Amino acid sequence: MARTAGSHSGITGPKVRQAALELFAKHGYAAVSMRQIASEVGVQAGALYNYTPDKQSLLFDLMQSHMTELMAALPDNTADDPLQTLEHFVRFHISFHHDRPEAVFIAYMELRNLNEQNFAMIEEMRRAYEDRLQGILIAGQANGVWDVKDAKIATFAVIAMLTGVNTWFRSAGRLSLAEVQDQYWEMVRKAVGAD
Amino acid sequence: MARTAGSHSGITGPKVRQAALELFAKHGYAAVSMRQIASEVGVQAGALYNYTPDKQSLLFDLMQSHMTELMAALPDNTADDPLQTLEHFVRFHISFHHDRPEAVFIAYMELRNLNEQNFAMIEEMRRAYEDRLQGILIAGQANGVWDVKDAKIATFAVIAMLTGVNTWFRSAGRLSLAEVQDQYWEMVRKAVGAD
DNA sequence: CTTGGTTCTGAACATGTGTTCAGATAACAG
DNA sequence: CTGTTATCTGAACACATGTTCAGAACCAAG
Repeated sequence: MARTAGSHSGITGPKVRQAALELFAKHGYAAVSMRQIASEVGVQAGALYNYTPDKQSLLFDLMQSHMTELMAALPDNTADDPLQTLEHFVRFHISFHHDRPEAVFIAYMELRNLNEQNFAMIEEMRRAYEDRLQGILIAGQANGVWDVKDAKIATFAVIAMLTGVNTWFRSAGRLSLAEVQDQYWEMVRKAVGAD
Repeated sequence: MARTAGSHSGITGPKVRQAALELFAKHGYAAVSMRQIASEVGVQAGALYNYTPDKQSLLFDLMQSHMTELMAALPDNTADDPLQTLEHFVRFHISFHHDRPEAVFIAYMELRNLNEQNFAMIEEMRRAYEDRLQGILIAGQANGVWDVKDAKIATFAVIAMLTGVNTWFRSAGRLSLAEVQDQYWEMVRKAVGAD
């Protein structure tokens, strides 16, 4: 029968994804060749095509996995207190993105390298994520917990602000991640006008 | 003597920069070839080398021009009222970036395609810009106009928030740029804790 | 018209690109 | 051991890459 236990695909497959993740994040999708990825894995370029139909799919898979994980990890907006729900969102966003800087970087920088179909799918997932925050902001507005003039704008503003943490925060720096979370939460809370 | 009036360089030169700006912004530096730029200009690839020593310099020149313009256009922090100075900064940042989306996009996305030297120079200019905002935040803190726990974090947060406008704002949309400026200013003012 | 400088073409160079595939290699099942 | 299948190599394909450069084309000055 078929060979199963000695198969390398369970090892090489993830290695390919990991190498692509790191190289795409560091140099950009267009600047990375299949041969560079293969070299990082320790294999010839042709072998990569056992794990991806083409380079474009490799990029798309990385992005899709990231967005799927993001949605799965995002807690439901079940807390009855909007203020607490918003706080959870802020802290979640910061820590989730902090844990996977390469995937975040790729998801934001390589959108233009997706073909039309793939772009639409990723964009849809991003919209769904933003909608979750927007829903929180609308709920708190309805309950009079805070005062946001335009939920859509506030959504963009908060997400941009939070995602920006990844561009400068380093664990070895002056502040701990918890301190950063505290300060961003304070700024968001004030920005939406919650006491 | 030399030919002067009939020279094309005064026309072709800017066209090269403009074509590079648009193409780099749309597809990314690594994904754009010198032949594509030349084709956009209406010239053969070899002719580009009358206007740039190489592709890398073309990218660097675009970024450097952008950052120089940014610093030159930024008003001095001369107003004695920190609140008003901050408001000017917020409105300035939004409108300046709105006017040149391609250059902004390139300045943020193509940093990793600069060589070490060029990267250091652009990074230095970016730091100088951020320092201006940080100076405002520190001044207002000293005067008791607002309450920011950490000026550096607040600087990053505000800049990320403001720059984010470019990712979603369209002139043809629901809101005017002035309305967007108003709302962002309100959010920033609240976020720093100014009444 | 001749002269001299500017600007551009068109071809060439060496190397790199994504992708395919026949055949080698390895590892397990019986 | 043999047979079967998964995995990988190494070469090849057709084409794209940044850059160089001899010579053509052009245009103004004298």
